[in-house]
Amino acid sequence: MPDLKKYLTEGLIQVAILLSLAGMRVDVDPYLPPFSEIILGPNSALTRTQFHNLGNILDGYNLHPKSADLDGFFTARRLLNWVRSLDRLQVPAAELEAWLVHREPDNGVSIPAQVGLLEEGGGLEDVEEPSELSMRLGSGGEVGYDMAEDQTLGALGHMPRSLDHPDDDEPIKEDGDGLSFFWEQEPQQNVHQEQLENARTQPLSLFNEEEDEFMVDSWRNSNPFHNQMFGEDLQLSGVRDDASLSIEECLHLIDSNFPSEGDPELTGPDVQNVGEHALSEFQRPLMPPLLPEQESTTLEQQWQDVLAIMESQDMDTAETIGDSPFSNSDSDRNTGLMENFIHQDVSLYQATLPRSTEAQNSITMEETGCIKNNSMPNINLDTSSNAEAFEDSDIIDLLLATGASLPIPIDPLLEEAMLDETELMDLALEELSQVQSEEQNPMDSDSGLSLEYGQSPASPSRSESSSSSSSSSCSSSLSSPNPSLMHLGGSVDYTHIKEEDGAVGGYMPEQTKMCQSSFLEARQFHQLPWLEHIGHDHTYNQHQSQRKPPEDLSEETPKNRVLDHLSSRDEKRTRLMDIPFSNERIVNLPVDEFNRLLAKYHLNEAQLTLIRDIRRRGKNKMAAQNCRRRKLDVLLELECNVDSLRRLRAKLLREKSEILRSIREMKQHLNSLYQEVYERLSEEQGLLYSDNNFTLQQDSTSPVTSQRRSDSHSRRKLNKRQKHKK
DNA sequence: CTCTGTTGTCATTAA
DNA sequence: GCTTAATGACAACAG
Repeated sequence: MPDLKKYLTEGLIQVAILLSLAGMRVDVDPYLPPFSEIILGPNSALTRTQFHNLGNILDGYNLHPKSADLDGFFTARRLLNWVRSLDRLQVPAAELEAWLVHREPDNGVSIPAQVGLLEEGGGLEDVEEPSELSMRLGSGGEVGYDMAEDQTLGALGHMPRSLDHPDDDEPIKEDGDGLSFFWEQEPQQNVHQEQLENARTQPLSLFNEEEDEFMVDSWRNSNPFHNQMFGEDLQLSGVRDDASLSIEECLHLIDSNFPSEGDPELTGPDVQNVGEHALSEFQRPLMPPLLPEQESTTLEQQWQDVLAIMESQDMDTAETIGDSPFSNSDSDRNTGLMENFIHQDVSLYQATLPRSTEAQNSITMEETGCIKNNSMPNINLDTSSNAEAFEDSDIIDLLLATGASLPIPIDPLLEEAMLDETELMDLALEELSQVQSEEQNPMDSDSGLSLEYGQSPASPSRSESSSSSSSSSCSSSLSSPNPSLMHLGGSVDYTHIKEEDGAVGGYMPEQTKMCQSSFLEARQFHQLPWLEHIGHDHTYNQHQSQRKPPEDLSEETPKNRVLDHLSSRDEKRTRLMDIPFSNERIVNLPVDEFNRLLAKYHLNEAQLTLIRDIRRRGKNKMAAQNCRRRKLDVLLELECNVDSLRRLRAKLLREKSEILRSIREMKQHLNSLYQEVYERLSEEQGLLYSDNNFTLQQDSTSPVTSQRRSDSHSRRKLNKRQKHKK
């Protein structure tokens, strides 16, 4: 738990952990600030059992819920508010961390004493560690929490908690567990302590260490494209993006509708063998919906319809062939009945998705495109929507790599095209990074700006101003957890830097890398003429020893002339007033020394006024320079953030396309399963239809599964026929 | 001459 | 109350 300590200081994360430890389903709205809202899932309330369990946990920390509405209907918000209201909410971080660390796989598992669950209504008799249930999935205990595993196993209703209890000889009850209900119902909505971490840390590893953690977090909470395909199973709530709806909701529905104790074939050990590849990961939870979902009602009706169609030999389905996503697949153009069957299958499948037809079409289009070109992970570019999408300024902006464009709203209608953007973005970014690395040195030496992006030590303005400090740089944010955005609020201690460095600008030389990549990119593509004119004289009140040589100032460059002219006004005045010390001393001396200096000389009122004005103006000038520099830094930092977010988005879009591909493949697999089932059914019932209609696409289906299903459906069909005869 | 960017300065506020 | 930093606003200046 690398980042737990970071969040332990936040009471909310503690609440989240506690809730998850209590075995409650905790949803974190990704569109809200991290952990600012912890809500239970829809239609769920804190049951008495869970509340009691929570109370036991909280009791361990002297958090007594007894005073609260024990029998009440605890909504999440009420609970949260209640917990918030407790002064003792702040569980000692060290204690909680130790408690959690103790559950690390290497440390074995031990049930905390305070978590003896007293089941009141759920029939839970064994002492059970909810945190273990939620934290430890998989076999052997050495497997840490895996989101995919969680999804899979949770969806399958297998919660091998006892496997992680090497020291716990007590048998774990699978049934009657009031807590498992939640997992079995919507397992993907569990947010466990490690999940909470994974939700933050896991995506970081997906982004080539390029993404600042804070960036990822901020993005995660703002990007409507964010879905929970990888490493996150936080349930989306609130406003959702259409583009992500198609997948997100699809998966959500599929997973949530999968019965935990449905087909034993699907929950067999082969299915639990997780971690082979992404496809298999998604196949397991995704496959079931077509079969078991509403099996007693809708699916049966569908089967009956299919049989009815078969019996009636109504083959008039030609007009629907083209619409079927599977009609163009590698099913060798099954005709007639099979096409109708498939079409109905698809309709059934889509009917389970309460989505807008637009989004459905979106996914269907993608599927079709993928099917047409299976070798390509993404969609072809030749669709009108893609052409339209390419007019999206996003890609153009990215290719220009300005990094300064405004955040582009994601048009769900362009979702398909954005899959293509992904590659283009990556290409552009790669190109940029290459060019950047090539041009870095020339740019450094050539900048000529006292904006101090140049690193050339020969630059007279560089050391002096050391200006562009920047609180954070792109590069630094990559390697360090230093959140770049955290500095936007002005956390840069310019004063401190100034005092340390002795320079007016107050910028550390090593900080001049700020957003260099982005800045260089921007300069490279836009040339940013306005930056070329930046030639601040940040040495206004710099100490004499640190000032550049006087000959530099006396150089007859126009800029120096300007500076000389500007800075000479007060100098002339001091000379005219016979003030016996320099303006630099006036401005830069500390108050004590300054007062001492004034006391040392006997100066008249006019001289004192002038000196004080010079000091005030000089300091204000420095302040203005720092202020402007800060503004510039903020802008450049925002550039960096935009750039990072674009990379992140590209990555997620790529992942999304992969998931879509997986779904498509699974549909194909299901199609083959249906074909096989139907074939067997036909054989059993002696209904020998044309074999041309049943071309098996894959033969990976478990015969047992098919046999059982066909048996079941055969029985149903017989029953139906008997009813019809009556 | 206009426009734009840079810089200095003033006024104000907050620490 | 004084000092200082920060910042918005304005003006001067240069290209």
